[in-house]
Amino acid sequence: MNLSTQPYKGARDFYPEDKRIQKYMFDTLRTVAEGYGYQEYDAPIIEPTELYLSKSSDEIVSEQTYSFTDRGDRNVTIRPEMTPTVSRMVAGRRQELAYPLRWYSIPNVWRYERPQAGRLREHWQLNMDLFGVSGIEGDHEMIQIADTIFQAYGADRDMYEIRLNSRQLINEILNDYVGQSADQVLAVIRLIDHKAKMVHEEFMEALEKLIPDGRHHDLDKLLHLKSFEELPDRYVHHPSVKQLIELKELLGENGITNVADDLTLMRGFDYYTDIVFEVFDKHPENNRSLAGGGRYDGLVGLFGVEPVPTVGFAVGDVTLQRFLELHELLPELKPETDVVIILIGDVYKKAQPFIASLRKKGISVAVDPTGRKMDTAIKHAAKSGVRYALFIGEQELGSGQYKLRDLGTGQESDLSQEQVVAALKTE
RNA sequence: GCGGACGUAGCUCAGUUGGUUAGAGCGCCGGGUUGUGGUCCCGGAGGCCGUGGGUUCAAGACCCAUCGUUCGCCCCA
Repeated sequence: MNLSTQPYKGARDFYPEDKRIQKYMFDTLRTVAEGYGYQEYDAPIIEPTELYLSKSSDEIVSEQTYSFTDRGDRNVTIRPEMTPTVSRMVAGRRQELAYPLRWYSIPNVWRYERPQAGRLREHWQLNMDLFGVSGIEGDHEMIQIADTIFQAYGADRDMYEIRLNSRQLINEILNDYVGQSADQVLAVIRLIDHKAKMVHEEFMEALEKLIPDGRHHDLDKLLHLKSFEELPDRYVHHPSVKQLIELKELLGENGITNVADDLTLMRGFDYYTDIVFEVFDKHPENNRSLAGGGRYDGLVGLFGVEPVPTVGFAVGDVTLQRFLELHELLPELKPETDVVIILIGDVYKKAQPFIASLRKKGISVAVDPTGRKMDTAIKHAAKSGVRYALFIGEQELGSGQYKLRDLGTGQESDLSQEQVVAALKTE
């Protein structure tokens, strides 16, 4: 049996051409995050298991984590998400941090699930969190940032949609319809969460079982409303509805009008306390959420410190890359290397000063020291994706005139050392 | 964890109702003479047909198991 060369199930190897894409995506994320005044942090990939208990989502913790006992008999878990970690960190310095606190990170997280299109076991996600802003301005900033990210990649707003809802609003509605039983409410939430994936009749049947007196038709009608403004009087004055309406006005000021009110938007994590949102890809082949988040005012307080109002969201790299590919937004990315030196004859030693001088000027230079046939050397240089090849032989070292070849076009020019530097620097 | 599809050369795949030495294209290596690739021509290497068992005179083809890939469900980025 040969050793397998495949990466672990649901995880990816990043060969240089893949890593280039990741770097491009992350660079853009960092630029946007820092443009809004966010500072980067990081943390260990392993946390004590109890950090996740009764915080994120029961199913994730019980069935979708990589959990094990370490050699010191501690129960630990590879992080399935970053929010509990960042809350832990903020709580740890609750008194000494300056608020509003703006932090971001691009961690990898692991979930033990069956891989599928746009969904793997290991993925990276940008996590943006704003601590210490309780007003709608916080929610507004989050969504504005999410929108800026997609704009930064060159996306049009008709490629994606921002969906809004409020946990408090939906809880209020469900309490009216379902009653106070938390289990019942949870069951209905789950059902609503899956509404889009069900046949309508099937949904109504299931809903009828959970809601007495035929009121399931009324509830279904409510859920179908196109905008929060159309809600019945008893809900339209709910504080969260007022906030949602204000939020949409603020987003309108930013030109963000691809916003959809969606009472069926639930989101899986239990810690959300009010407004939640999701960025959804409208491309039919990537019918998934690209980013998601919301307000979670209770998490930091769980660590025994004074609570901090918090909003946050995450963008996943797998689904983001799929978005960029499907909408043809990924630029052609080349290796960082500027030039490959092809040595002609036994000049490795003599060429050293010139090669060193190129590097000193900030040019990225790879030398082919194999002494193989020139055409083979050229072929490999071209295959590596580097744009230029520079030939150095006795002739060149003698005359001080070098041939620089553009491996894309095949064009070659005779240049002095200074001209070589100038040509490579402009790239 | 549940369901569907698929595992033949590095890659994409073809292999007739089971029948002898398993094929193509691309890629790779070498050559078409001495310091120039991507075109063309010639040659070559490379497969225990995912793995294990079973049926059969005979299995890459059929059956079972297992592992892997993939799509969907659950959950979520």
